[in-house]
Amino acid sequence: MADQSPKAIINELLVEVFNQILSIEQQNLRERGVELSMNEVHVLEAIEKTDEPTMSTIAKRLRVTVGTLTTSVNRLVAKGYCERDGVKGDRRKVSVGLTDKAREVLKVHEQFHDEMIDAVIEDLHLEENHVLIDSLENLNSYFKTKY
Amino acid sequence: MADQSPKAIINELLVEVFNQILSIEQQNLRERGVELSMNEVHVLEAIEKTDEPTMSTIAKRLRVTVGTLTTSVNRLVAKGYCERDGVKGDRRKVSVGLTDKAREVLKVHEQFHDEMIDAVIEDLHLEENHVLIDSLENLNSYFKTKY
DNA sequence: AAAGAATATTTTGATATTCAAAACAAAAAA
DNA sequence: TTTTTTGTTTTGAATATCAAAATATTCTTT
Repeated sequence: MADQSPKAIINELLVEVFNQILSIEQQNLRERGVELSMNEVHVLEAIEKTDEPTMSTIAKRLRVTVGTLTTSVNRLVAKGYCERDGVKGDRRKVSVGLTDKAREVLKVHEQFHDEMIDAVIEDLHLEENHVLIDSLENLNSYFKTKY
Repeated sequence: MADQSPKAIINELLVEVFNQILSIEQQNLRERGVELSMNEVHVLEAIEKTDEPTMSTIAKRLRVTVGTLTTSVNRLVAKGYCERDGVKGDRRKVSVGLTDKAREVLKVHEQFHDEMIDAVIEDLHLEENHVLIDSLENLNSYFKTKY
């Protein structure tokens, strides 16, 4: 490959990493005995991280329609990873919670992320971390403002 | 949220960016009049970037089974984005090529990537790019060696 | 050369993922 | 008390995915 600008290098690396990461995360879960798809794990993560986890708020976080989320949650409930509960004060709303089984899966997945981040910041000097953080924040706020 | 380590911040930003980017790319394509899914675009990209684009080599790059790729290519052929061709010298193999229509879509998508990378680089001094590049390379080689 | 093994692809059958639009239920507004 | 809005589920349809079976072709072995 010919002489490349930093921009072209960054683009290529981003694309490559992106295209790999989902299937690698999936593979990692399999190896650790988790029988869920990455998609299902992402739903669990979203439930965990959403403040008042109703169908609407979770779907918004995941950027899917509520109907899509319904089918995911149906399956996760059937498999014993989620529970539905009415929200008192508004009987239209449905609150979704995690079971202990789900929390264990998330712990396993988090460990993978830990190792991944260690790999990312490997060889970087501590004072350079802020540069990486700034880069990621730029990327993040670019999306936030633009979409 | 409480006091966070650089590691925790990097993790959170990475996750957030990752979870956003696919749906944002999808949205961007829609806005620009492309009626393909991101998945279909990724297949086109893989075809473009694979040296000898037969079903096997493309599937390997995409990390899907060849059967899966068959259905994707069937649809892309039906929609006029791909063409199948025999490989001379080995009649088992099938070469997949892009049509002009596909190349236009890829150009549109590439433009989005360009803007995205510009946004990342924005505010960073040029000499600091190596930090982002090094980080991405670390991540990349972590996956390469580990999987 | 004929038989058997290996390789490349497609087909089949099943499950998961997704959306838009319709149906329902409850709350809020008029 | 109607009407409208909000929150969720259901329905119907397209995509995405895999494993295993079926085909076709090439390579290997005898």
